Amino acid sequence: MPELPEVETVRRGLAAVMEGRPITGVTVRRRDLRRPLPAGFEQALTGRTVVSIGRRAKYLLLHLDDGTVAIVHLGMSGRMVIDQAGGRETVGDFVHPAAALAGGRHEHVVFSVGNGTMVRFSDPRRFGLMDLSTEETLPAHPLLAALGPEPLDDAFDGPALAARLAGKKTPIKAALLDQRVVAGLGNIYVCEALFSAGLSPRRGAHTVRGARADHLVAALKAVLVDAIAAGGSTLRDHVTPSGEIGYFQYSFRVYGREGDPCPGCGRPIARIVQSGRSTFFCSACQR
DNA sequence: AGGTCAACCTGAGCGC
DNA sequence: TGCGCTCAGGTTGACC
Repeated sequence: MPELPEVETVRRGLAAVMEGRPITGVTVRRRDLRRPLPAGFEQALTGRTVVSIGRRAKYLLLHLDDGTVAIVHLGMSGRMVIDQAGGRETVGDFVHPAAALAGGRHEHVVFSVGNGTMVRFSDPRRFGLMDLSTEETLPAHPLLAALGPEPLDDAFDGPALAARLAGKKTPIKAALLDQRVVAGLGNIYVCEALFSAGLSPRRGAHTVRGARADHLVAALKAVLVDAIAAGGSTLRDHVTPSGEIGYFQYSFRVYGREGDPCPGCGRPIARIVQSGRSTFFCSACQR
């Protein structure tokens, strides 16, 4: 699930239980994530206090009191599960009760923060990763250095987006998924924002400028803000007995809705594949 | 240089 | 019940 809003939701959840607390232990069950967990990862964190938890794009940043920064990416299937004194809750996503119980198999890294509270990183597909950096070297870290602007920053506006799309022949859908153009967007919110802005995902990126760029930026910000708000509301939510997933999916207007009537015109939502990813859109409403 | 695509890995859902 | 196939919220390295 993790795109920017989900990662932000996870960040807030982790901040609530980790900020100001010492990391009393780190247990690693598997080091072979997308990249191998760096040597000395456990030692670098253990005994340190978490000053704050930040986010850059889809990366979580654990700022420690000695200037160490742990970088965490959730990949496609990564979750952070907070486990406090018996009660277990998931941050940023719903988890089926059975999955939560069986989740141990994929809990690759477990942080203890005292008071019996554990933060478990669970990631079945192991596309997630963790790395170490420092406050001084963080901006130049290879994972972060090339990232584009944060879409929710005030400085990110229509002209800023248009400037980054100038000369790009690639479809706007692919351009928005490129983290160097804008950081933090994923397949769901790109589809939703393009629908909201009335822009075809196939349109050449360079043609998105002027009023179109203004509308697209407004749509992107709106969908991200709404999703973060919805994510926040699911933060403490318990899994329904039926294991029903997400609040989020009820607000999707095109994503995953192939064949459903377009909320705008009633014609069926189409699905196409662009650069290997599904794109959902309305060919009548989106030009 | 820019763009496209398979590969990384596991699980869920669907058709038969 | 089970098998086999397709697809999945991301990133990247190899290849046109």
